[in-house]
Amino acid sequence: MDAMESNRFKKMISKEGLKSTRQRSEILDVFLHSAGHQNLAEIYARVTKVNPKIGYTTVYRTLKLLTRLGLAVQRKFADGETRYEPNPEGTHHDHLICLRCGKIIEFKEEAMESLQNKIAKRYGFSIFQHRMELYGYCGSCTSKKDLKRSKR
Amino acid sequence: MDAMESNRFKKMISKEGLKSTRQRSEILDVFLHSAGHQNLAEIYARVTKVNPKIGYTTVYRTLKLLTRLGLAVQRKFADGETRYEPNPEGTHHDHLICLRCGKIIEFKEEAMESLQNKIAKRYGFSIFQHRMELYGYCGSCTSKKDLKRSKR
DNA sequence: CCTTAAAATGAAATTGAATTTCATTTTCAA
DNA sequence: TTGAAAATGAAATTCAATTTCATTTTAAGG
Ligand SMILES: [Mn+2]
Ligand SMILES: [Mn+2]
Ligand SMILES: [Zn+2]
Ligand SMILES: [Zn+2]
Repeated sequence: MDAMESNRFKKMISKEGLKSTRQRSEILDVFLHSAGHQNLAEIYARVTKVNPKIGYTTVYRTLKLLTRLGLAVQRKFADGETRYEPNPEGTHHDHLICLRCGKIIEFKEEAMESLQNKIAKRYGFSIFQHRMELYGYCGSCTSKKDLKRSKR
Repeated sequence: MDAMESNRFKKMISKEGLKSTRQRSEILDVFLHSAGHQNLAEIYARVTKVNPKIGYTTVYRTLKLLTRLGLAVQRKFADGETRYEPNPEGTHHDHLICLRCGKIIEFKEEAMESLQNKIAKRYGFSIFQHRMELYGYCGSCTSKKDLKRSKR
């Protein structure tokens, strides 16, 4: 699942007249092998373990580049942090986010997408993208919350 | 529609041991009479016309207070700007946002809400809030875009 | 294998919105 | 009227995001 993305990257790179560098491939490699939804500091920390010489600025610029090329998606959930996640071609998903433990669950619901299109049509909009995030407590945090209350 | 909110504010204020001040009521008044989705600088500019002595910090703190009390909602759409809008009790709506002219349309779709609950239930989540924003071109921007293309 | 122009890198500086600090003023309950 | 708590406003601080700039690296052409 990595080779495919690396090829995608190489193609985009040459198409745009950019250059292949050791830093870029190291950053891409780390990024693709990490769990999604990480912020720059976290990605930088992981990159640094592979190559301590890489600058924070380069990681910043590379993630921005990956986002522009469609290989990464930038997410800003309600906590205001900027996170990144890999974006395999032709995929899309939305998120369920636990406000207690931070757990993030990804889901894909076709009915949701078609309902969105229906709404957009009603108002004459042509939709290119959307944001759909559900915030609450995950299953285990819901039980814990109940426990706390029952103690009173 | 203002008197109701002003009363709500006064009740909350006394309930929390806070104090009524001229600044707060002026800011609330301006806020409730403006179109929604304004950023702090815009709200501050309007407040300043009513009372040029009010400080930016006080406007900042008051909007934060209104948000905490549930009289305002803070919104951060994809452009990253922080905006505020009045939040009449017991209401809720989602947004359609034009990426060309910035137009914002509000909508309320019961089917969307129940679908969200269905998804949450599937994953064992208890949902308190959500974010649902649709981005694209509004009707008139879609036509303009078509015009541009047809000229080529 | 050279040359060299364009692109990339990394440390440091800058930016700007959000937030905090602190001296002063205002509110309001007693 | 008085005093403690809260609010105000100007200025300072914070901090992630972004830019600057001197230096290094890439890659295409010769
Ligand atoms: Mn995700
Ligand atoms: Mn709205
Ligand atoms: Zn949880
Ligand atoms: Zn438009």
